[in-house]
Amino acid sequence: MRREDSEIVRELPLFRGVELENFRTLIAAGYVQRFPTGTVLIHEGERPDFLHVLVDGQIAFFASHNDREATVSILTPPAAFILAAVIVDGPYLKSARTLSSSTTVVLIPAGAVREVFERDTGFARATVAELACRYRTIVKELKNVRLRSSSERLANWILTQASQSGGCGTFRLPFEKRALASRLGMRPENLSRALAELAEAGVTVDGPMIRVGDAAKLIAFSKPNPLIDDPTS
Amino acid sequence: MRREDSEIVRELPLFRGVELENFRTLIAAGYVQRFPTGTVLIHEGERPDFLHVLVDGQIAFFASHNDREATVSILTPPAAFILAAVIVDGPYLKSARTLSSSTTVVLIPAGAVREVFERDTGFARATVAELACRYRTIVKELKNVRLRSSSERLANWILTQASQSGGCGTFRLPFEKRALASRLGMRPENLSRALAELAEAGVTVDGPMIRVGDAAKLIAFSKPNPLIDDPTS
DNA sequence: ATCTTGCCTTGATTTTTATCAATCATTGTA
DNA sequence: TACAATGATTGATAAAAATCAAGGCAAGAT
Repeated sequence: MRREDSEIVRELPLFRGVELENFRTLIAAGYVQRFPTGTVLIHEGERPDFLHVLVDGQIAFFASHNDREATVSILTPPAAFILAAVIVDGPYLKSARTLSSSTTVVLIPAGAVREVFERDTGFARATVAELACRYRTIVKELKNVRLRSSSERLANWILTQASQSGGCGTFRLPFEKRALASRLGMRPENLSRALAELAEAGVTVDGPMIRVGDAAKLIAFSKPNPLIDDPTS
Repeated sequence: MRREDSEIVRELPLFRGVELENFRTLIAAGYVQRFPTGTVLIHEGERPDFLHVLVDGQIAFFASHNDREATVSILTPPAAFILAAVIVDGPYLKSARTLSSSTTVVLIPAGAVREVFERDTGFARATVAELACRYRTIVKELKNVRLRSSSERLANWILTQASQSGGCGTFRLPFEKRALASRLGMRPENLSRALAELAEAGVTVDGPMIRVGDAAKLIAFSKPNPLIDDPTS
C-alpha cells in the first residue's frame, strides 16, 4: 500500500484514535485495489470479508428486489464503508458499484478489524461514533423520502450541493443524471421535468452545470430542514 | 424503581454485559415513568437528557415536516431507544408518542450513560452491536419503502406478524389501523382498500383480527426477502 | 465525415397514491 | 337509551409518479 493511501485511512475519524501499533496491523493486513466505472464491488446478500475504505472516486450503494433497483446512498471519499456488516458479521444489505473510473479502495480483512476492535478501546469508541452518525444519516434519508415530494428532494439536494461547492452558486453534477435520479428516488424522466420546473425557483441547467440564480427563492421553495438536510446535526 | 423494572433493563442485550457496579450506578440515577395513550415523550429537535428504555406498552416514532407526518418505526418492549442521539449528543431526529395506555419507560440520565460508556468496555461493545443492528434495521426499512408498493409492504408486514404470533395464522393488530397505515407509509383509506384487495391472497379481516387463510398464496403475493424482512439478518 | 451509442429530454398515457366527502360502526358517556 | 366522538370504510376525484414511445444531442468509433 502506498504511504499516501494509508495516510488517508489514518486521517479518518474512524482510525484517528486507533493505537499506532494496531493501526499498523490493520494496514499490514490490508491492500489497495483500483476499479473501472460500473464495477460491482459488493453483492447484496454476501458475507463481508473486508472493511472497505473509499480513497478516490465514487461509489453508489443500491439494492434490488422485484425487478426494481434503488440507490440508497452515494459515497464520496474519504470514507469507510460496510462497517456495520463487518461488526455484526451479517450479510450485506446493499450492493455497491463504482460510479467513476479508477475508483480506489483500501480493503482490510474483516477478521483483523474485529480483533483490533476487541482490544483497542479507541477504535471501539470511534466505531460507536461512526455507527451512530451513519444511523442518523439514514434516519434523515428516510424522513426525506417520506416527508417530501420528489421535486422537493431535488431542490434540497441542489441547495446542499451548491452550499458545499463554494459560494458562487454554480456547480457541476458530481455524477450522471440518472444516478442522481436514482439517488433521489425518482425516474430520469421525472428528474428532467423537475429540473425544468425549478427554473421558476431560479435554477438553470446547462448539461451537467447547475446554477442557483436566486438562493432565497430556492430556499423558499425547498423549505430546508436541518433535521433532514444538515449532515452534521 | 421496582426490582421488576430494573431486571427487564438488565436483561436487554445492551445492558447484559455491563459490570454490575456500573449497572447499579445507571439504575440508581434512573427512574420510571408511566404515561397514558398519546403522550409525546420526545420532541424532534430537542436535546437528549435521558436514555429511555421501553418496559411496557408501545411507542411510535414519527417526524413532521411541511404539514406532513410520517411514522418511522413502532417499538415494542423491552427495548432501549434514542441511544444514537445520547451517544453523539445531537438533537432528536424523531418525536415519540405512546400508543397504549400505561406505557412504562425507564429514564437514565444521558450523562450517566456517557460516563459508564467511557469506562465500561462491555457496555461500549454492546452499544456497538445495538447501533449496528439499528442501522441495519433502518436500511431494510428504506429498502422496503423504495422497492415495494404500499400493498406489498402491507402483505409482508402481515406475513411477518403472523409468523411472530404463533402458527395459527390469526392475530390481532397490535395497534390501530391508522397507526399501521402511517407505519407502512400509506393513508388509512388506502390501507382499507389494500386489506380488501388482499382477500384475493386469502387474507380475511374482521375488525382488528387478521386471518391468513392460505400462507402459500400470501407468500406468492408478498415475495418476502430476508434482506428486507428478516429482523435477525 | 458519417455512424453508432449512450444519455437526456419531451410528450402521451397509465398506475399509484393522496385527498375530499360522506357514511357506517363502535365505544364510552350523559 | 340516546348521543357524541372516534375510527374505519367506501366512492369520487385529483395529484404524483411511473411507464411507454419518440426524438435529440454529443462523444467516440468506423
